[in-house]
Amino acid sequence: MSLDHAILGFLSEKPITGYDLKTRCFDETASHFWTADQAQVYRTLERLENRKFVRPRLERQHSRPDRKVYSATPAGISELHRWITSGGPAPPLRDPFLIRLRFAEGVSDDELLGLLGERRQEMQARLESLRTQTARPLPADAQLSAILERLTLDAAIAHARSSIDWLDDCTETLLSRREPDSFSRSGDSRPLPPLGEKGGQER
Amino acid sequence: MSLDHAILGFLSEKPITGYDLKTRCFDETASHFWTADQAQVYRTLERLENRKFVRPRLERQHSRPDRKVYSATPAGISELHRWITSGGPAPPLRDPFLIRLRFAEGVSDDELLGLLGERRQEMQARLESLRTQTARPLPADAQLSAILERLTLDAAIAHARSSIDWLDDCTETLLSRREPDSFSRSGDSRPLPPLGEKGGQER
DNA sequence: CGCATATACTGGTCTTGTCATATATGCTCA
DNA sequence: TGAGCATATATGACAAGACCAGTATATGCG
Repeated sequence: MSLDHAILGFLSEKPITGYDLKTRCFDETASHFWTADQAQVYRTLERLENRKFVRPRLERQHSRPDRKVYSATPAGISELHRWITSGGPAPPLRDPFLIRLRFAEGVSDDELLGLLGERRQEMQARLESLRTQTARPLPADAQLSAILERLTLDAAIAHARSSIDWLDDCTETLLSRREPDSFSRSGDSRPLPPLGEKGGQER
Repeated sequence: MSLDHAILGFLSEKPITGYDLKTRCFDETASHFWTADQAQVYRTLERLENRKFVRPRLERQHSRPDRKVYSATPAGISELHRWITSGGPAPPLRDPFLIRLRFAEGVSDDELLGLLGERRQEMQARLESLRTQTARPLPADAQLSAILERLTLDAAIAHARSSIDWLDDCTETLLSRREPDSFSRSGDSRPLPPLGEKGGQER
């Protein structure tokens, strides 16, 4: 149901084609907080059209195939507003990587450290991409729409950073098990510091 | 496909019934990183049984209905290991709340602040529940399985905390727009500090 | 004895997302 | 001139998760 409203959101800002919703919106400007594939976008547009929430206008092109440009209808904008203000629960955490980690007891340390490293590299790449999109600070008198967009980027940045910090904690924990410091070698039951409580570092 | 392997993971540790997989595992010990409903668990068990990855044993009970206790087969354990070491990409960020925020331009400040507050309360409750599960530190000589489980809890904690920090940043940003400090009132274009870069605070 | 609850399992359906495939127009370049 | 790519729209099939409903056995309580 959320894709419906994401599309209504974009169309409430300006008319867009199905092709541009996919390539410009879900592959680019909004990819840090929602994605959709081509089949899904066209099917959702059809459904929204059937419910009179959007209206297409055929646009003839001479150097390109003809295209349908969609706009949100007043009913669509009203439905978007209703949905936005209705709120809803946060989705449960759901990442196959956590299943892998949880049941990794039979996996060698090197393999597990490799998986942590791979995932870290992926999140680092995401963070760097997000960083380039936020390199230019907003002026103090920025429009609300620019501020809201920036806030979604900040959410993705915060998510990537906390992921990286957590992955580093995991790596340190596993390495410290493999090579305990000399104090631990003395055999006492000194508890490990709680993970996840460390302050974030710049990366 | 991930539920298959989560179930194989639990069954590789000890035999479990379908009912306990749902109530003890996906509703309790693993609910911070994966959830599944009852119908889904039973259907997945059937599929795993068909693929010879698990094997049920009927257990007669006299004070309760009879039950099936499932175990992972050697083939199942091998498949679990294969899947764990195969890795895979991080799922894209996907939270309807971010769509709501992005397109909230037509929503009143009070409504938007209310949504931020609701979500913050929900994440705070999650954090507190996770905190009670990690209140007791692991001993330095803890088993690897306990350490790995603790790491998944840390992931959920990190996620909740970074969410709360981000939500607080959003709230501050919106409030500062509503009541700019006197310096901004002078009309200069001083840029806002980048959001998401602030250190996390204890909550 | 009826009701609620726990334990235990199964069937049906819907939604959402993914993967594959198809057709069409037009441009670029070796 | 044809392959590859961009633009543009669309359909079929399937998987995973969610939701709803159903059946059965057993216990506890008013």
